[in-house]
Amino acid sequence: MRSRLRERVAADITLSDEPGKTMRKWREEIGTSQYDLSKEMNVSPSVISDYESGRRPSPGIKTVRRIVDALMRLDELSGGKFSKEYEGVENEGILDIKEFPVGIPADIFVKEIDGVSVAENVPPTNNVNGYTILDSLKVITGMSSADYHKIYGWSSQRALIFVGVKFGRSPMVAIRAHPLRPAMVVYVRPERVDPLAVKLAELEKVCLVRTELEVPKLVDRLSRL
Amino acid sequence: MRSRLRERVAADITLSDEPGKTMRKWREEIGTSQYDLSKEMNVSPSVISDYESGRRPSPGIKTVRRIVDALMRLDELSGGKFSKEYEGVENEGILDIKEFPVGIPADIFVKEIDGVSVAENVPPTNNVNGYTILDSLKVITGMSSADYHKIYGWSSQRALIFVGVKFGRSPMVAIRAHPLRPAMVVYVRPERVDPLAVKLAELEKVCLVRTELEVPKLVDRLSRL
DNA sequence: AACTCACATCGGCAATCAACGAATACGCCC
DNA sequence: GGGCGTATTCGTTGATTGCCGATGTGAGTT
Repeated sequence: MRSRLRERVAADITLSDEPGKTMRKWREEIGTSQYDLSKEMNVSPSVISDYESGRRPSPGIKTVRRIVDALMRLDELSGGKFSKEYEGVENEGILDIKEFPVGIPADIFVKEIDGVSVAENVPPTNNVNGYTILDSLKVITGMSSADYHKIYGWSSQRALIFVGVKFGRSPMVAIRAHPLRPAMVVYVRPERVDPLAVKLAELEKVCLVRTELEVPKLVDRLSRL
Repeated sequence: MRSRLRERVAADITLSDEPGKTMRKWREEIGTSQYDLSKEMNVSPSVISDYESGRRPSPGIKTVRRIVDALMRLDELSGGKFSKEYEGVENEGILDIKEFPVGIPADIFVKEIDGVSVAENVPPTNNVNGYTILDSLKVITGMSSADYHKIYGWSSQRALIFVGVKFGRSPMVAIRAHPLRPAMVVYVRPERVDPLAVKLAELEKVCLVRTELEVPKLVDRLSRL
């Protein structure tokens, strides 16, 4: 019952500067209307609107729970796009996923993988809590939008490491389309990095890094951390 | 700023059935008094007491944030036992730590590692979100109590896998002493499993499993999941 | 143009919360 | 017993939320 998604959504709303916007983000992500959500919670639709618009800026945690749980139920009803977690797990696109026991300062992370920051505007700051290594092509062709949140494992404060990158546009576009946002994006031996990718990274305030290390070497380095 | 601990504490409080008790748990874990916490938040001590005792059962998320952030600050002040995350990271005791991209049903997890449940009372149910492989001895001798939460990575809903176990008493005692609780404890090739360990597992409602697989084999199996 | 659907806005009342402070209780140590 | 630090209880006061229902708006149909 205590799915990860539930905890993540709850923390996200609770710690958000604008809980309303965050609530809306998740509602839209689940793909339901204010009306349906309100019915699931047995309240009037205006209640949802009041929260989302910010008129009610600090809901009680009881309310947050009701909302989160209603969202989970709605997801379940509509086929459980998000909550049905295990089903053989053929995540073709995910090559490796790991969390660090402790957060690692981003600049140290970059150094460790011989990385070079390519987005001037967004220097490696903050912490990195984990990483996911992805096969760019398979992710884009093979994963449904609802699967995307799986690549974030725990903590979205992580590095998404793409291998098989040509110009680095598609990965950034995909990230832009998704409500969750990684702390860092790493391209492994890209042919080149398109200026548009850099621009998108700066827009999204995501630190963009390239490295010339090969994957096995990379994994080795990372496992040392 | 957005440390993992912060998110975890926030989610824990927000989703708790008894937010007061949860708040108290974390305050005590950080090791501060109601008085000091109240001063840090610029409120009267009775406010804290009111929350913790349950008179105020559903604090607004604004309040939750203030409390969580005050706790983080207090931790920082007292040397950052919890928040100082990176410091070379010599977590001798942690052999491996990983999160699954999706939660895995506990019974499947057990089957996958040729495990045998030894606590009748607590069958493998729920999901397992990740695992941590630990060197029992080093954990017990080498880690300070404040380091313990690191072994939970993200999601406490995980399997703690102990190698080098003799009777399995100390690991269970350590778990009992800590506020976080794993979903499952696995002993790798233990000499034997003491009845007391079983009893403690049942008390804590933690699923207890033993396996005869060797560590490399185990890691291999787990990485397939 | 009339009709939906999704969402926003607003007034308003009851319920709840936020916060204080003073009184009270529970150790524990001289 | 007396003092000290800590936690609890509780009455009280604004302030805010919880919730409703009516009304508005704006995009998309038909």
